[in-house]
Amino acid sequence: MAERSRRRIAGAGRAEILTVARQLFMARGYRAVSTRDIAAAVGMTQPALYHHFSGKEALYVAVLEDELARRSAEMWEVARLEVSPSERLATIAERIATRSRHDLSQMFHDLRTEVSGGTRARIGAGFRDAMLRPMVVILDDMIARGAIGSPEVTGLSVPEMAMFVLGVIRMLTEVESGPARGRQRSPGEVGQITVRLVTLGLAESRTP
Amino acid sequence: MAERSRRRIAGAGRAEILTVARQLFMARGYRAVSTRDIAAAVGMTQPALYHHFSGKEALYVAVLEDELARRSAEMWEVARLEVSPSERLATIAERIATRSRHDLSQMFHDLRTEVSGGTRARIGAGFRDAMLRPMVVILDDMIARGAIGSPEVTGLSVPEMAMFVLGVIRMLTEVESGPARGRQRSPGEVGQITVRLVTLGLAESRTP
DNA sequence: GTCTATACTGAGATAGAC
DNA sequence: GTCTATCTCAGTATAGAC
Repeated sequence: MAERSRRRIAGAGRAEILTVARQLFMARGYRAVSTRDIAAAVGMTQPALYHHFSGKEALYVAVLEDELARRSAEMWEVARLEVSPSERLATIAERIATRSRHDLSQMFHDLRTEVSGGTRARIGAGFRDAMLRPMVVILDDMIARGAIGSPEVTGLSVPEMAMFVLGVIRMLTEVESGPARGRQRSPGEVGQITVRLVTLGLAESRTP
Repeated sequence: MAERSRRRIAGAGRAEILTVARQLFMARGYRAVSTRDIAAAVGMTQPALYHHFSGKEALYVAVLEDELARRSAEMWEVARLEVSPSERLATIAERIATRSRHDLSQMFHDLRTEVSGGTRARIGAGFRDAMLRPMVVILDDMIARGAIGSPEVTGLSVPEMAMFVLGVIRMLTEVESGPARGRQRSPGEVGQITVRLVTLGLAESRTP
């Protein structure tokens, strides 16, 4: 079970295709990954994929739904921990940072430009359920504790706050490769800095 | 000078091609725009583009450099206004929000995945000069005034803070189309909320 | 369920006439 | 400087044998 370049991945089937396709799509984006690339990585010929999936977009949808299901499970697990909401926020940021770098940016781009309207709506709804809802639960708890302000004082709805949090995490995990030429941070650091930026922004400190 | 569907844009040349290509590339991304699309929009045939540019990527580079030059001019203009740095920050956010929605996300994605390494390095450097440097000037002023903390207390270098600011603006201008289903905000609102999020995060208020 | 062979398409690029 | 015609390639997808 050592060589897997030419030889087939043991018992390759739908699950193995999904695993391989997920890695490729998340790393390089929908357009940049061909069905031949996927087939080669799995160890089968390109037409063989069509026995398992009706086409490239259908495979992509399956990959996204699989990916969202994994993330959803992880996020709800953290959202339900018996610690303060700020600690849960730090933990969730840490977990997201542990995953490979550009996943979410890649996904948003592909949803916007590469897939059909039906797929976009379907996966958009899945994203809300999988990633936004658990984050909203945490943020609601933070609002209740006074750690952050309500929508009235901040000017953002809670789902928008959740997008803000995801944006902060994205920034922290991408700076190493982006034009700011920042240094790579450990997931733990990402968690700490995320909480700081979300609760304080760049302010000197809470009560100067 | 009314019809421009079939007929040529008056005196079309390099400049007209750049204008049209910029709109298409910024709206739909590099891969999703074909050279035929561009030629058709300008009112010439596809091979005619090759008289003005050596290829698609060369045209894209020219578009990006043109776009960065415009943004740079605008950002330096704001960075030098004789008002407080927070007001300059609000104004810059407002200006960026006025431009069309996905420009920056699109650009980052294309730089990461669609162009050669040489182009990536070249445009990355241009981006630092055009967008990060003026923002860094403003943020330095804010640090000097105590409006925000230094890199030591925030854990972010100033260029990273600049990326954070751009991320906040991006979030505010994209929520309307993203999964959070937020409402469209006026550029003025984007400016106000940006300053708030950058200086306070989601905190209730500065001195509770 | 997987293969070989191949159809079909879109896209980037070149040749050469005008 | 722009056109028509065409090349070449990559990529998705299908047909049909095993």
